[in-house]
Amino acid sequence: MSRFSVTKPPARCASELVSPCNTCEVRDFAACAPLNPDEQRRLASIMTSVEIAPHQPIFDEADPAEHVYNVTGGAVKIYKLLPDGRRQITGFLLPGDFLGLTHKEAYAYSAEALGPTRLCRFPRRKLENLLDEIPKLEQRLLGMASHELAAAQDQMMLLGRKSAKERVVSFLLMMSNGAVRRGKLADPVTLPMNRSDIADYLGLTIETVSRTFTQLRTQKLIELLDEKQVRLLKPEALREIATGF
Amino acid sequence: MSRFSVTKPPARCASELVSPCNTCEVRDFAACAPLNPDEQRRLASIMTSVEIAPHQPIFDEADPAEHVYNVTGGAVKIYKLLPDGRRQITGFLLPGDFLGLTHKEAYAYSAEALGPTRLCRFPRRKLENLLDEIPKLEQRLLGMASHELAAAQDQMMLLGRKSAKERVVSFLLMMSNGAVRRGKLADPVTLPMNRSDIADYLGLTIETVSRTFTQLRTQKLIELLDEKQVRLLKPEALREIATGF
DNA sequence: CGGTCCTTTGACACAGGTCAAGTAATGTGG
DNA sequence: CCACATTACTTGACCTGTGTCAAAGGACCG
Repeated sequence: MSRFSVTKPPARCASELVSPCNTCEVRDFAACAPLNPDEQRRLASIMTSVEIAPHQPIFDEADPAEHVYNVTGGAVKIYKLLPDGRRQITGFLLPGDFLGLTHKEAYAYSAEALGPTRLCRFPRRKLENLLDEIPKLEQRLLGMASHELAAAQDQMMLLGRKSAKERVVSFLLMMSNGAVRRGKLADPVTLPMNRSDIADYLGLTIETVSRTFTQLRTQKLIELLDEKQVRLLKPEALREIATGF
Repeated sequence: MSRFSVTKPPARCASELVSPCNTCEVRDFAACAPLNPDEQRRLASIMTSVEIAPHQPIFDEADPAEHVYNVTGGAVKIYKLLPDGRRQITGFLLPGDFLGLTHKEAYAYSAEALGPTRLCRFPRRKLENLLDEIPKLEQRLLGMASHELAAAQDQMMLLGRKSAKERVVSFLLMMSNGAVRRGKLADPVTLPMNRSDIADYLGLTIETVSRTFTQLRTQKLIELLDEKQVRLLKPEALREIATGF
């Protein structure tokens, strides 16, 4: 049985590859070469829109990497597991982000929908063929990959050298910046994931994440509208904490 | 004054871009399309060979990103700093590896030679022009970037979820695997970096790294031939420790 | 309205950090 | 060739930030 419902032809499958959204930083690079109508058509002809229910897996680490996806709605978490169950979430993906890009035969990580999620799905082989024909696509993917690489290095700094408080604050600012890049408000940050996901993303435990939220609230640095909505009361102070001043 | 000595035309500047070495995993992908003689010539015409003395900086985070480099000899560390001096080394680069790839105006990290090092240097603008003309180059870079991204995710798992012992063992195996990929012996692992660099790579302190080496030696899992040469006595047991069994 | 899941809070433990001292290897000037 | 820095590494004693374990709300739901 299939994990998710498929609609084809795509209703409004606005893949990042077809038309980069100009509010996102990544796209500033990609903007160098938007696709012409014919290229758009060819790309659209191989893609499928996919709807995924909350908490459903999209693929698992070590599954054969047959598709590449582009998030077009909702949110996705990607993570790796150790044999004993320890988990590290390596990224939260929002509309515009890609997943499943690899040059191995298998995926390097597992992916799961956080809430109701919409994806554009590309058969990998067909996409690779198209890459040969439309070099601009490759440019765009390289731009995205190099952007992700920079983000990964920031995350290594966070995981290797920052305190719990610095991690949580960095995370909140990261989510806030992400919202802004997607044309939303910076201030009441919406967290589509639960504490356990935040903990596994920051290399902490749920208890430490919870205690740190409480501590930040007590210090009047943030306000918890509810569990998933955070108001950033002193952005400047928060920025200093996050960067380790 | 220049930080490093330059020789041009390149004596034997065997850039990975020109001819991928077939012993390296990354190249398995890149092997899809080797450059033809004309393409090789054009690429060679923009590259310069550079020699760097031990512990000399190659570039600093936030410097304008004017060049892209390919390590051809020696070893390089790349790292990020927090304002208070905390450091996270995000990678050790060996022959075949790239550094300086970015789509921002500035480098995202600092780079420094570990020992005597040789690099191929490409002016970024010229390389970007060449990318438009030779799509195969872009393919190769994308392959490398996606390989690095997978490695970055492994490192996040290590930094976020592994114990000190697991980190050190993972590191030793990583260095051993790297040696094998470059056609060297798996067993006496050579560590071109000092304890402080290892600590900053693993998100630990020098003391913890040192104690962990001692502990592994006491348990007869490794033997320290000298400070920089480690013999892996029980590869199987070490592999289990690294993967968290 | 009882059950389940998520979050918060408290008490305590411990892995790894900090501080300090000792040792070994290497270089340097006399 | 030897005093003597200097630097890198190791080891010990102690401390602390974060993890562990346990319990108590709350929110949601059948």
